Amino acid sequence: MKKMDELSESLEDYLEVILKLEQSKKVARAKDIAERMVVQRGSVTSALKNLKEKKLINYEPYSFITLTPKGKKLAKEITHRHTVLRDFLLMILQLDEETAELTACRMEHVIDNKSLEKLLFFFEFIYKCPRAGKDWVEAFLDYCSSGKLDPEKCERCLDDCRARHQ
Amino acid sequence: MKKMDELSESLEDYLEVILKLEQSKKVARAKDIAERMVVQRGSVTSALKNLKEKKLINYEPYSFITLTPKGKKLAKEITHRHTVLRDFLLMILQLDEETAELTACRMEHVIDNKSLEKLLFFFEFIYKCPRAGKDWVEAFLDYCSSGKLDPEKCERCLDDCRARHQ
DNA sequence: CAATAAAGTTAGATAAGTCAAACAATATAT
DNA sequence: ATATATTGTTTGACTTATCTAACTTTATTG
Repeated sequence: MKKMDELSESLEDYLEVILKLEQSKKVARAKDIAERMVVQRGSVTSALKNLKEKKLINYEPYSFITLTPKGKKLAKEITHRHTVLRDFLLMILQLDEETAELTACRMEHVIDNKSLEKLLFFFEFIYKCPRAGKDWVEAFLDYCSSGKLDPEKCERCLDDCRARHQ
Repeated sequence: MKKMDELSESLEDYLEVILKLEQSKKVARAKDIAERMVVQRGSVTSALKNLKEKKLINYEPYSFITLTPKGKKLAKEITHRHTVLRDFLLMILQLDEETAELTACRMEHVIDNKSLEKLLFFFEFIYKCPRAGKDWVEAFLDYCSSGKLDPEKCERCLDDCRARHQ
């Protein structure tokens, strides 16, 4: 059975934006949604009708917009996917803020739960495992710029690591 | 200036499939494309016209289909994105084959070059860095099942690691 | 080599999401 | 409280990608 409650990428974006606006201004207004989504106001109206039909938002023409419990749950899930992805891109791969943000924005719609869970575990693991950790992440950045490992540096790095965890 | 040569996800998929068919059968036939894309034959014809217009394939009605140099280059880039993503999901995050494959299929259309490069570097780094390596990747799997690190195991792991690199 | 099957094409319909522009409702500001 | 500006809605058009079904071309085969 195919999941009837699957949202399009576009609707996922709308939900996410509505959650953000709710959090920063209590309610979301169509104009602000349009601005953040970079679409025309008319497109927002269509999307709102659609989301209302799916029972994800409370909405009547000319009214303010709030998320239903179901909508809020979904919006938070999407935001969570976004956050995990952005954090990984930013803090592990050490991409610049803008790239991390934009890439997370696109990936959040296509990553599945299994992969997301593993990615989150991996993120945690890197910061908890004594063989990895902050300095290891820094060493990766080094590798990125030079494209190779310096055996001597590696020796020192290993010793430091061992020493730190005695 | 917006890039005119940006392909839709759908057309990227067609290109990828055509490359695969070319490699396994010299030329691609519309019927095989339809099968692999899981679309009707009529949809393939539209896509082929579109790709021909963009000078990515050699195609005349009722003829076989081959990639132009430009098309082949693009198809290989897409395949490369796919491969890097799948390898990371499979070998680092250690997802099952099917999930890795399907997730890579979706992500390949949204990852940008910067992120891809970093991900590839990261993959390399993990296998080259003495503090990471195969056993470290295995340790991650361990962490995934238990959700935490065992300090004693960590001690041994660290010692083994140091010993191995003397 | 004619009949049939298979593969490819066309045409018309549908769906999602957008835009522009006309229009309607609501706010604001004197 | 009324003119004006702002915000929200409607409408019709457009784009991309798909489907179905009728049709045409090419291949197969007896």
